[in-house]
Amino acid sequence: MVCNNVHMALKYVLLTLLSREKQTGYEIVKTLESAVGYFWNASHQQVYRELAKLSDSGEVKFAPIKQGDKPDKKLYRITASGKRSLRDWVNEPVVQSPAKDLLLVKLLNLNKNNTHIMVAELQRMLEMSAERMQVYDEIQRMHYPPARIAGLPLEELALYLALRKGITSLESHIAWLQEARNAIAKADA
Amino acid sequence: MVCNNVHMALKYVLLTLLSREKQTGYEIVKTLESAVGYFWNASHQQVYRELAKLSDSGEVKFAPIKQGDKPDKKLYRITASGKRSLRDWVNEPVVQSPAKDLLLVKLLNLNKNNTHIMVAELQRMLEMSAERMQVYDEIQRMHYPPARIAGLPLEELALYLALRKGITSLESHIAWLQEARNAIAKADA
DNA sequence: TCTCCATATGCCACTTGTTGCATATACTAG
DNA sequence: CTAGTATATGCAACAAGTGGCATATGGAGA
Repeated sequence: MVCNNVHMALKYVLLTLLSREKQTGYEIVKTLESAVGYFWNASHQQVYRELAKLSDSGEVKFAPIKQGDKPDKKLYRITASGKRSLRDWVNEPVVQSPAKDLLLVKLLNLNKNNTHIMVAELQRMLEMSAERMQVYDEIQRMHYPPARIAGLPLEELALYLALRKGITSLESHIAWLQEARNAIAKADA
Repeated sequence: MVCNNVHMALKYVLLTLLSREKQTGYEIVKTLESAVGYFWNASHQQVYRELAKLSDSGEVKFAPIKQGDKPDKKLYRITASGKRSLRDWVNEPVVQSPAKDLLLVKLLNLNKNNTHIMVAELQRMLEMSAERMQVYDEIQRMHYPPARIAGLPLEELALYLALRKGITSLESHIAWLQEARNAIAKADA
């Protein structure tokens, strides 16, 4: 089985989440949408399919939870074998997957007939980014006031650093959007 | 056929490159590795397969180039139909594909037994990033001295802004790597 | 001479990710 | 009362991306 850093990524995301807490598939989907949403995402189909595979390979197990007439929920937990896989993966060096930026591809199509479209698009993205930044700032303000940072337990420190990554990336993105918008607007004039 | 922003991305990348210049498959692979490598990448198999599909759909055409005994090269060019597809795509709003950051997933596995591994890993990435930054800086210095920027033609302006995106993202990434390394090292002590 | 690398294209098997669809229950807002 | 949303799981078809392999030539260095 192919098993580098890029492939099998979702597998290790799920093992990581389950190593922190037992969860049902649905709860994992929700976690991916909220808590770790700014650095990973996956559809519910991907999650259920991957959980089924991990269950087949014995790296996770589930306990069915009776729901009366409704179909059972499945509460997943990581097994000893799953913990070993995860630890081995963590101890390998990360291979950075190269960035893919559709916006830059689109920008390569810049010409004198579409500068106004491009500027409007950049402006729209600036506004969306500013909104998202407010959300991140709010999370930082509520969950991680400066006084808490120094004494964070390791588990939470990782979550805090992930949030910081989200914030610093977004700041940098916003600065670039402004630079690009201004440069194109100027070239158009 | 499904045709949002995320799907079919490579198709529009290839149409974009061919709209700027006729190229053979091999040349496109090389372009993806060098000129636009910091915001898109694709393996040669992906490129050849996609070119075959685009050729079937009539969005590109190729002229075989005789090579004596060797198999012919194929020089691809975009067709009117391909230009229409590309223009329509450019005029649609971009959907930002959510970031996936394996390093942050790995960081979520931070615990008291692996802090030294994590710190070493972050240090290693800092060094790699610093090297890459030197390359970007060199390109900026050689190709885009400050005096040139204001007068860049639109086609080159797009390439310049793509480079700027690469540089600002990398700066932000380096700053975060330092923050994370220091925070984890401190928590470990 | 032999091996490695660049040129130039392609097949096949597999994994990953997307989309549409399906099933069922229960609450809530209009 | 009805439509929409949330809970909770899953199948099938397809598109995108990875990895191994194959072919064939020509040049450069050990």
